[in-house]
Amino acid sequence: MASTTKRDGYHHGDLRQALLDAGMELVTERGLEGFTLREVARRAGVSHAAPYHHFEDRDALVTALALDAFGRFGTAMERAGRRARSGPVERIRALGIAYVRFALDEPERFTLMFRAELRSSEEATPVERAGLASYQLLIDAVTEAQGEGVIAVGHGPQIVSLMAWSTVHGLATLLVDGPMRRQAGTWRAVQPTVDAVIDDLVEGLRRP
Amino acid sequence: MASTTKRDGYHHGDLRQALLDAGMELVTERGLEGFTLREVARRAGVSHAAPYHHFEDRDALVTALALDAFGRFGTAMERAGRRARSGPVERIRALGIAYVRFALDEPERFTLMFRAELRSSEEATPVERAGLASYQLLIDAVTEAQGEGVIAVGHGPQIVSLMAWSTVHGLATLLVDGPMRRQAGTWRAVQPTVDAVIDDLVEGLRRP
DNA sequence: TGTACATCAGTGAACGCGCGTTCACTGATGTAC
DNA sequence: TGTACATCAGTGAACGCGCGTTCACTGATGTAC
Repeated sequence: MASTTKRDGYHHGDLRQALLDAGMELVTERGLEGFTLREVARRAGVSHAAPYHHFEDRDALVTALALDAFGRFGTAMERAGRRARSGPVERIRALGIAYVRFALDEPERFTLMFRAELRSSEEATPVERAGLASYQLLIDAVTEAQGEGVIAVGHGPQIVSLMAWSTVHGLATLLVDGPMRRQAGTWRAVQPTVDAVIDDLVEGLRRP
Repeated sequence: MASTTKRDGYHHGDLRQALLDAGMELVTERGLEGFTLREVARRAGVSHAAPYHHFEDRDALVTALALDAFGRFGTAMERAGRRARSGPVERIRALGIAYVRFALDEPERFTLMFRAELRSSEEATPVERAGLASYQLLIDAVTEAQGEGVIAVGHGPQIVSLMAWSTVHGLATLLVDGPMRRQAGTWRAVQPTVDAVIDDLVEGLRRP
């Protein structure tokens, strides 16, 4: 049965997916502050107690949403990395652009991914591990580029990767969530700016 | 009368400041989600209705906290800019380090500054204007450096400034709020890393 | 220096609200025979 | 093919809770004379 069919009677069909959809919509509109289980249920057209048959509690639903977001993000990054065929430096560029693009295309998912509330302070959660997996793609590209001698090796791959990650993460954050929010809007509107910034980043890394 | 003296009777002395202190403490511990006016009043040792004599409502207190944070941030940035005496490139470096340092020294204030909830989507709020004033320091330094020909001029000062801002903002965000949170901790612990990343940034900008 | 009085800055009871969660229930579905 | 029954996935009432905000109040303070 398709995930978004209307309910056909007493039973819903695929309430779990409907709750995830409604939850994402609610996070988009109101942020995590305005996220309530009852409102999610309302939007899914179901009583407020029904979600408990699919998620243990409110936190479990939020965590499921974050994991879903990381899944999509990881897919986007892998695809970008695979498409770049002209060497590790271009792969770094492609990963950076894909990072910012994902943030602009799916601002609510991007924001959700980095909410500190989703991570315990003690140990790495599944949500956290999902994020670090994508980072490894960048580290690999940097390591390869330094091995080939095409980017500076003044600092090790850890530092250079962190610097590149900082730049794209900062750019994405400023555009989506931060002070540039109003100027930003869609990916199409800011693509030239993003290209230029990442160009500066990549040129700065390149060995003279 | 000092701002933090214990109350001497029926009247508090400086409840407004005490509420700001308690509010900051509460934001630190629980984030903006867990921020309630009643808890702030409780921590200030005052009835839950008392804050209404000093702040119109909950939002007004949160906004006051954000403005206070931006004030301290702006002061730190100006001081860093003034201290750097060996030309615009070193000023860029100093501003970057001060940016990340502020975030690590005052993580709760830093986080608060960039919460989207504090900004209307329509017009620039006072909170927003406070943030952009500090950005101008960076743009000035980049413009001056490009004028002297000591950093690349491939892209205009807007792009180069945005790139530099993105890097320091991203680094600060990742260290304070993001996936590197657990490794980070205090400024002392990460200073070498921050220095190295900003060094890579500045060297990348430098004209070959 | 005293006194009357306005004003300021607190108090505590009360309001309505929506929340997360629990519970006994019931209708729909699937399976064994 | 029909029937009994277990199980699944909903419902709706109810719980206790803390919230933001309002209100009439009152104690403390400052000022005019």
